Amino acid sequence: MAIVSDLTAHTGYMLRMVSNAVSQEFARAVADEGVTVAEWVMLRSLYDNSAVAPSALASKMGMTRGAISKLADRLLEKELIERTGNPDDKRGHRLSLSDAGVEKVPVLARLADENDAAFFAVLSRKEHEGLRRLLHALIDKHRLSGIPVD
Amino acid sequence: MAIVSDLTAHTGYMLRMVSNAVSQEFARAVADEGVTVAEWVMLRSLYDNSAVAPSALASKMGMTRGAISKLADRLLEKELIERTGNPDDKRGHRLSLSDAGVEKVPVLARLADENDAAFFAVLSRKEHEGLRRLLHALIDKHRLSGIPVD
DNA sequence: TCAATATAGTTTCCTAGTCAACCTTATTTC
DNA sequence: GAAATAAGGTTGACTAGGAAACTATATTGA
Repeated sequence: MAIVSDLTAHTGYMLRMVSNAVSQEFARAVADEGVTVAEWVMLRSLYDNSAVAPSALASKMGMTRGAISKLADRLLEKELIERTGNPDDKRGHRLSLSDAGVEKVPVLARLADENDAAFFAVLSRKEHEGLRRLLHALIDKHRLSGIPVD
Repeated sequence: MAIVSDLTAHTGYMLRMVSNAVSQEFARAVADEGVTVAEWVMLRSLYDNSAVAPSALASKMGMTRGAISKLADRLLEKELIERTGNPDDKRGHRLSLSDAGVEKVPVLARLADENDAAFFAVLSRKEHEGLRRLLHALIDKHRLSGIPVD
C-alpha cells in the first residue's frame, strides 16, 4: 500500500462521482420545468404534508433555516407554494403547496422516476437491488435522516 | 405503485444522501488542516503529476476553468502550490506543489483514508467490496471520468 | 502573409448555500 | 409577574461555483 493512497482508493470518492452524475442529469431535467433540485425536494415534501413549518423542512431537508427561508421566497415568487402565519404561535409560519404546486409535483415526480430508471438501467435488476440494499444499510447504520439537496 | 412516488423510491436519492454524509464528515476533517475538499483534490492531483496545466485540472476535476483559476488563487495564497508560465506557449500556465504542499498531501491522505475506513466500517468486508464493484460498474458504464469535488 | 478562428486563462456577474446577528414572540425561572 | 432565556424566522455578509465575456497568444487557411 502506497504511503499516499490514490483518490480512487476511497469508496467515498466513487460514491460522490456517481452521485454527482445522477444529480446533474436530474438537475438538467427539472430545469426544463423551471425548478431546481432543492425546489423539487421542498415541493415533494409539501405534497405529503401540507402546512409544514419552515424549521421542520430545514431539518428534514438537511439545510439551514436561512436557506429554507430563501428557498421558500423563490417558490413563493414562482407561485408554487403559499406561506401563512401559525395562529397558535405568532413566531411561526406554515408552508403549503399552491394549486399550481399541487399540479406541478406529479410532473416532476415523473421526471424523477424516469431519470432514476434510465441511470440505473445499466445494472441488472439484481445488482440494482443489491445497491439499494447496501445504501439502505449505510443510511440506517449512520442514522441519516435528512433529504439531500445540494 | 403510487402516482407520485416517494423521494426515497429513487436510488439516486439514497446515493446522494450517503454521499453527502461521507463528504461532510471529510470536509470537517480536512477543515482542521485548513483546506477544503476541492483544494484537497487539486493538491492530490498535483502530487502525482507536477507542472499540470489548469485546463487539464479542470477536466480532471470536473470543474470549469474559471473555478480552477480561483481555486488555484486560494492555494497560492496559502502557499501550497506554485504557478509558473509555460515557456512553450505564452498563454499557458503550469501548477505544481510547493514544498509545503508536498508535505501537506500525506497528512491529508491519511485523513481521507481514516474517514473512508470509518464510514464504511459498518459494512462487512464482502458488502464493502460489493458496493465498490457496483459503483465501479456505474462509473464505467456511464464513462464518468471526472473527480467529483462539489 | 495576414485575417479568421481557436485556445489558455482570468474576470465579472449571478446563484444558492452557510453562519451569525437580529427581531419578534414564547417560555422559564426567580 | 418581570427578567432572562429560548425558539421561529429573516436578513446581511461571505463563500464557492457556473456561464459568458474578455485578453492574450497560437494556429489555420485563403
